[in-house]
Amino acid sequence: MRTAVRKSPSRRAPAAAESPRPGVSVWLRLMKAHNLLLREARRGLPAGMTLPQFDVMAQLAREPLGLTSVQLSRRLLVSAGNLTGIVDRLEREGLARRAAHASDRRATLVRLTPAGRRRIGRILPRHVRGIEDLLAEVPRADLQALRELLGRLCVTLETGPPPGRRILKEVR
Amino acid sequence: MRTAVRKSPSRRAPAAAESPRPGVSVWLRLMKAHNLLLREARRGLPAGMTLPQFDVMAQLAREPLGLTSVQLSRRLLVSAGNLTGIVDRLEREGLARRAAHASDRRATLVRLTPAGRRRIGRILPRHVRGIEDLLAEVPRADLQALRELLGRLCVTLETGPPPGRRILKEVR
DNA sequence: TGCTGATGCTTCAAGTTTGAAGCATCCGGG
DNA sequence: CCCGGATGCTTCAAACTTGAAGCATCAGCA
Repeated sequence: MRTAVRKSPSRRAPAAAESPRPGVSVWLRLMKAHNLLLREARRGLPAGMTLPQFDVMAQLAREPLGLTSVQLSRRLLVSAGNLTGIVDRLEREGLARRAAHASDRRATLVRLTPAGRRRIGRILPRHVRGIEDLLAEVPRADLQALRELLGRLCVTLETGPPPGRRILKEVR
Repeated sequence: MRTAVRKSPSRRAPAAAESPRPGVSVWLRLMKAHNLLLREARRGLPAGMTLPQFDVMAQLAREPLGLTSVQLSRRLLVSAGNLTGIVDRLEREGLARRAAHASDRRATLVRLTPAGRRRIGRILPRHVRGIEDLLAEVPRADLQALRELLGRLCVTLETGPPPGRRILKEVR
């Protein structure tokens, strides 16, 4: 932090100091906020349940028909190999079960067991309340703005990078 | 995700639809943005260097005197036990070294070796450029706003929870 | 001086995470 | 029908991560 460095009185001085590298700054703060939130979010979970396990169960809870590993992997943005282990543990605990996919013998449908459904039903509301409480001190306007900006950021990150790079040609 | 929904230009009305649970929504989007950024950030690193190792080296690069594990742990928001392993690996690669602390025999100062300094000197600018490129498509105003909002969010998260209680009581 | 709690670090078990490799299956031509 | 690429999943090695336990040291205090 540094004492105000007044830039030239350009058109519209933002409320806060201009950052020479806004990208890096946003990146660092995003990391930090993420870590702080993560730490608190973990706290609210009952012993023996990890955040990744909770995430998988929360997704499964809204899909009674079950989800394939690939679908889970896309929703949670983790690798497929990762899900194998997480689902293994959920299965070992009797909270989820793998079932054959009706029309694709490669695929596996992961579903919650009744016990899993009961468990997530108890945990989820408490968890949601915990998150809301955590952010209760943040002004509502800030939350709305953050929501909007982060939403746009995600869209940009999902569709933006590939132009010159990796996947797809220029959709431009 | 949805394309822009233009609301009437009433000043008070937020640009986007009100969310019944803005906290959870912010939380989910923050996670998503974080994961997307993380994925890309990893890409830019040379083979054999992981993001945590990079983070530690980047911190050490600006502290020629070295940092203790606890200092590193506070800056990077990871556990102390975690750092043991990361520094072990850096040391094994000849990029960092542990030295006795002058006045506290419990503590250890971690410093970059000359090789480490050379390496981070080459990687860091490229990495910074990569992040900026990644976010180049995001409007500058969005970045400034995000920077500011995330900064305030971090402050709230850091100072908010502890005072009254570990995990929020009903602050209402 | 000696006690006591705090602090710095390491160790450990369990879980998460990735990326690559491998296998089975699917699907769209030829 | 058969083949070659794409897809779904698992396995594996290596690394990260936490939280708890343990040890050495420090700092305040009686």
